[in-house]
Amino acid sequence: MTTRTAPGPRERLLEAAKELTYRQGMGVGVDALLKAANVARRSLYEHFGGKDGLVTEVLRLTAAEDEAAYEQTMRAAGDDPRRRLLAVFDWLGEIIEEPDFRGCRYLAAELALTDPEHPGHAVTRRYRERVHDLLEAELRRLGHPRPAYAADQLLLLIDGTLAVGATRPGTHPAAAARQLAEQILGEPRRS
Amino acid sequence: MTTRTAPGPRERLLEAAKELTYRQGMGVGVDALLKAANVARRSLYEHFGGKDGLVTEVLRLTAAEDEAAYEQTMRAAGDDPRRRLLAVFDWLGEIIEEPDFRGCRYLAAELALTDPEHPGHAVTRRYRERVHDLLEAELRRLGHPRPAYAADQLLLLIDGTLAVGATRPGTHPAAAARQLAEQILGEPRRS
DNA sequence: TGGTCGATAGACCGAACGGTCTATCTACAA
DNA sequence: TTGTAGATAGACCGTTCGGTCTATCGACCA
Repeated sequence: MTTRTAPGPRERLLEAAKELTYRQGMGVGVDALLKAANVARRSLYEHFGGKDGLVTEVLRLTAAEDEAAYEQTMRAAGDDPRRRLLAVFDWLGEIIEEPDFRGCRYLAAELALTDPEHPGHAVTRRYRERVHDLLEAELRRLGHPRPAYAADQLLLLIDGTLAVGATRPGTHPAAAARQLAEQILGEPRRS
Repeated sequence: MTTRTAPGPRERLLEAAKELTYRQGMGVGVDALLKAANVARRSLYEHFGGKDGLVTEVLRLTAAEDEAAYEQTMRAAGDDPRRRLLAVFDWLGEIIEEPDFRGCRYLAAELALTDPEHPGHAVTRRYRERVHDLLEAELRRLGHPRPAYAADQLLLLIDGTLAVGATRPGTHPAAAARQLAEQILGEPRRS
């Protein structure tokens, strides 16, 4: 039986950091993280080597989760690549409406991590390319003439949606983006 | 004759803060700002009341500058609203290519200023609405059936362009956005 | 039973943070 | 010439920062 073991300090730290680095930004103090996770100071340095290691691991973790969320969203939309791609924007619309939505975590991280050598940058860059490739694969299945370029455009719409969702709540950027996405995908193929 | 007086401490501080808050983020230390501006510590608190007052004033200043840059870009593009709107994306393309481009200052500020009561938020919000209204006015002149909604979409493309420009250099988001913008504007009117 | 290892609490470190203060200097006006 | 206002340098304040360290605790295993 897969009994759920009580999460250890490492898991508690990751969970607390995931939450706090998003809500409070990358500037959260170590003390705040430790208190939120109920973890001894030493454990942080044992497991992650320092704050940078922790936030990098958080980025890695959430990137995997979000990547899976893209895949799950498309899987739930069925087989038609057109429907699958448009479903992404419906999903974004839901995310934006969540009360504690604060914009794209990865964009915020890249803007906040001043040091270009911070290992977090590599994680966010890889994440973006993975999403790009997911989109491109669908576009290819759709028979789009320029799948890579169209994926660039869809990614631009996604980033725009998340940015506007954070800065102009009340407008409905996901719906506006979805309409533009339809034009990228071209006329629906009438079988 | 309009002899250019040597800039006083206030101007030097604003200029240094404009530069450093963009390059290093809102987390720059007061000491770094003072050193860069060659200004006494006391002067900062005399003129701006504190760091928050300074960065808010910087946002106000750059918002006015950027607003003027939008207007100038459109003015230089002539009278046709379609050309004027598309010129914005050409201009964004130039901005993104600048070697020290680091993304949208206002989005970065909004993500970095955790405290929702920080006066900077009001400045960035106002700025966005001003740009929106500039776009909407052109769309109205163009005879667009839904100028406010189309302005939402253009603003989304702008934010997406700046985000992608910061996170995926090498791709050419401004050109990709421009093409989508053309579709928002509709078929060019053949006089 | 004793040993080991992971975790705990928390003192402690030097550095940097934002902000206040005194004292001095300089330019300009009365 | 003297007074005044604005700017200067920089000491100083308490707090917080990320990070290190010691000491203790408790669970599991030999």
